[in-house]
Amino acid sequence: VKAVETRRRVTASDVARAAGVSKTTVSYVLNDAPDQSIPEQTRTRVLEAARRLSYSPLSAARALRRGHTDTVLLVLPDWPLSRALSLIIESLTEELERDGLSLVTRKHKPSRPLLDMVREMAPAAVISLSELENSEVADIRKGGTFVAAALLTSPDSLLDTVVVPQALIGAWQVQHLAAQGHRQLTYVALKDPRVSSCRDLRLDGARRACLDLDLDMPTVADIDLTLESAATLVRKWRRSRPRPTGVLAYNDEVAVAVLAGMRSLGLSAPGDFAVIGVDNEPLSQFAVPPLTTIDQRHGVIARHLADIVTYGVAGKTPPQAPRSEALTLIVRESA
Amino acid sequence: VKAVETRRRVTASDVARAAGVSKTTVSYVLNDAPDQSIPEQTRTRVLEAARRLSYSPLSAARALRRGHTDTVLLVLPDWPLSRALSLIIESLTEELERDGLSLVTRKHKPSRPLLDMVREMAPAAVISLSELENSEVADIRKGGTFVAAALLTSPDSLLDTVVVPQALIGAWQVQHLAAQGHRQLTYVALKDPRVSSCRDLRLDGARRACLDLDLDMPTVADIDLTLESAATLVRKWRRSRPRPTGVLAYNDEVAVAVLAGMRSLGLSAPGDFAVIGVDNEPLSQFAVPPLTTIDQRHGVIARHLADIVTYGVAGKTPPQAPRSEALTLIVRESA
DNA sequence: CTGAAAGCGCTTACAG
DNA sequence: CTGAAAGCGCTTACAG
Repeated sequence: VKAVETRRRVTASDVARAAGVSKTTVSYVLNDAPDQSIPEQTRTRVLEAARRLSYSPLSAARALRRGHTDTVLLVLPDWPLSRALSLIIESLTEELERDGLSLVTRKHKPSRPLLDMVREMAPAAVISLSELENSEVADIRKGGTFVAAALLTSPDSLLDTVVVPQALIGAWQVQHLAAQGHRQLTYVALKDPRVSSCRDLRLDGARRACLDLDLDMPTVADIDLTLESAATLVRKWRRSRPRPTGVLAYNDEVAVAVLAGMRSLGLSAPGDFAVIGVDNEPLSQFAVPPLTTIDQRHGVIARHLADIVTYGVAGKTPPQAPRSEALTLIVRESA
Repeated sequence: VKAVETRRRVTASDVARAAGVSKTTVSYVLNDAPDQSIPEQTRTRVLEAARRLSYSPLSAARALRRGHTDTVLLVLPDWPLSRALSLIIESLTEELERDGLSLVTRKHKPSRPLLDMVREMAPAAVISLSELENSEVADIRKGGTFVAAALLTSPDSLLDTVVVPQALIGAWQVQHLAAQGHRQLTYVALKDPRVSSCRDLRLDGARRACLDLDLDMPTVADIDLTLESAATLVRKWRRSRPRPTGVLAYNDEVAVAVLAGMRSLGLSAPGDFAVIGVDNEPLSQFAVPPLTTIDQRHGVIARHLADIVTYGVAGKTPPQAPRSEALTLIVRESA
């Protein structure tokens, strides 16, 4: 067995020695220190030496000195991530990397207080998709860490940065169905209690849109993701008076389950009931009939979330949320 | 505007003072230092003081001292993540957290050498889903960092830890179709060149299974994720001699596109062509007909990946990969 | 069993 | 314009 020989790290001192300057100067050059005028020649010498030695500053050391890391902690609710959220996280990771920040995700569990995690990790910022107690937010801020909330925030929260206007999703769904002439709508969500807060925001937006458009309030029902559950609900709609003609689905999964339930009863969209989903799952285009849905543009959302963080960390006010730009209506055949 | 007052951190010194011992003892107690016998009373005093002060050790300081962080760097190929991979990452994050490790993901881009990232971050381990040069692996190991590869590794790699046997997926697909009496098979993948290495591994497994079962080699075709592209291929199958009766789809998206293509030509599964997918996407159960597919059990896979890391970091040999346990055949109607 | 001290690799006031 | 020095908060060999 050959022992693995580990080489000593290249440090700023090595670069300094190679460039014939002090560590101080190396740091100034490498960090583009403002208020510091370095002659071009010195700067070049340092950069050249750093390149030659393949120097990478150790982030742990920098963090210890600065008091915080270059990490952004994303706190997630403790349930399986929707596809849409996975995509947002994926994009956000890339956007933050572009800003020199690393994303770390954690599910919010009662067993591990958020504040402890923050103290241990010393992140540059915290973004929470989970409800946070105002006192929790205050404690984190007291430690000097920037905190933002996203996607699902309650109105009385200390935080004012909602990124994806969930209510807008519900409103868009209603507007599209209304434009197709539907005046009796029904909302279908999942029985899963873990998505209820998100459901409530979307439903709220739908209700307000109905009010604006002078439609009756939508009826509401929750289903499981099974053919039987969906078929049972569809059967109920057929008997109800007034009979709904437009179906607002919580997401594409629900929408496709409803389409399957309709099919099992010999019904089809949009003739019997028009159905609109949310998420634009890849498979939705192949649903029978192809699903009309609302796409959450994860690139736009992630970029905005990254902006909130970078501005927030710098103590500046983040740019206004791009509201409708975050959504796209995808019209196919189901509505 | 009220200025935000930031409180000084609670450090090990504070705990030491409160407990009436030295920092050394605090560290010994909190880290359960082996070879160190601390009387129960001292231990209790320290633990109590730490709890009372809500002390959380700063990971940056610990990392600087130890020479590496508690971070695991997961290197991803630079293309959109499949749903299956997102789920694996989600589970892996939780499994590693249980072991006191933090997962950070990075897409492998030529612009940023992996070695630089490793030097800067000083992770406890690197897991790569991207092809790594042997020299790159050697350089990283020279720095004392444990490296493992997963999912897609080439046979001549320095790394020997393949976690999800992609070839097995292809083999299972063939075995299921063969058991249904299909003897002429065809493989359908995506035109997208970014998935070709994964495709090749699965296809390879399918071919070997055909050999074992004494079937003809499957024909191979790539499609785009559009109805037209799928329909064109289905039309071609109808004319070809020998005519395939079983379709091995690269994943559920391809499978559902094929089903849609068939439907557009008045054909249906499994009567005209039996179709089997991979991934068990949530919407696959509502495909027409419901899709038979292979589920990659992300929990099992993630746990094994986490084991590889924890054993590897400790310098021990990781347990054998749970091969077939990582897969489940989901039989529905399409095959 | 316990503690004083060194040192991990940075950044940044401060002095020149 | 540049550098010597302090110090961020830990862990751990070493001495008692």
